Amino acid sequence: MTAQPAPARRITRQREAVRDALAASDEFVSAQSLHQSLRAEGSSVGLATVYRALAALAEDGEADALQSGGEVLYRACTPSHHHHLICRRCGRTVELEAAAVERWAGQVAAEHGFVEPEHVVDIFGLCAECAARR
Amino acid sequence: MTAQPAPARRITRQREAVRDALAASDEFVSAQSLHQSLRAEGSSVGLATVYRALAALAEDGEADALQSGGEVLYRACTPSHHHHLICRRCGRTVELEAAAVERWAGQVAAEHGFVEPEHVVDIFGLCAECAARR
DNA sequence: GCGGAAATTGACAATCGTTCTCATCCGCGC
DNA sequence: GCGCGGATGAGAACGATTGTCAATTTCCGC
Ligand SMILES: [Zn+2]
Ligand SMILES: [Zn+2]
Ligand SMILES: [Zn+2]
Ligand SMILES: [Zn+2]
Repeated sequence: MTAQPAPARRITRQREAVRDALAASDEFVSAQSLHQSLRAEGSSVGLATVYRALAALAEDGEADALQSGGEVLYRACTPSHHHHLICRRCGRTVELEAAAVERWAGQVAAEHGFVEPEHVVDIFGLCAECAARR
Repeated sequence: MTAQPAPARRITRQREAVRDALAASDEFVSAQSLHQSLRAEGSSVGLATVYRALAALAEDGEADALQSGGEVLYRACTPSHHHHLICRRCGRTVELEAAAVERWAGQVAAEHGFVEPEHVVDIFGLCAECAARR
């Protein structure tokens, strides 16, 4: 097995700023918008750094990532595996656990001889509030 | 309601070429690669046109689209609603039907007061053949 | 078969999100 | 405090996708 030389992650003002900004938002946000939020409140962090920090957080399991509308969105999430129910209007997000779906995914993959299965399961809709405001 | 003037779709050599090229492939392909395939076999079609044709096919339900690795992939698919099991190495694809998952998605959305639910459900893995070739 | 309105095409420019480059900076173990 | 190697940031580079617009083609009615 290729024993990764362990990247060795450091603690820096920028990374902390990104982590905090992400934690402060309850919705999925893009690297771009998060970068602007940081700017807005004086915390100066380079755009490239925001991208790197978010990628690192996602890699470390501290954030979930999903692509929607051509861009990648991030959200600080529960460490355990789960899925999302997202309001396509306001971004409100509900974390979902569904053992049945996990089982189904693994089983279907196995039935067709596929190994190392991963899956993408997300539900988009309009939350009650946004639906009422129509 | 803004009564869409109904776009009125026309039949052209280019659109047919794209439709055929897509049908000829059993895997998910990108607009770019499909454009090159067409070029390779003499059928000259502009890149922008390939993008437009694929978008139209997807809109008309004649093709399924999914984003993976920063690009959008298309595949000629069964008209009825279904999901996919995809080999992340060779692209081999299996169409999946899962009434249980459909039910789960709708139910979960309703439980949280979400309306007009849509969902993304895809499973990626390594097909038996690609797994053996490791 | 013709004429003409409307849809379509294609070469190219323009966007857009994201990644790369590289000189400088700085966290951290000693 | 010293030094190594990861981290940062400004801007260039990139690759996918979309917009522009004049020229072309389809299709409908006559
Ligand atoms: Zn909402
Ligand atoms: Zn899952
Ligand atoms: Zn395969
Ligand atoms: Zn479904």
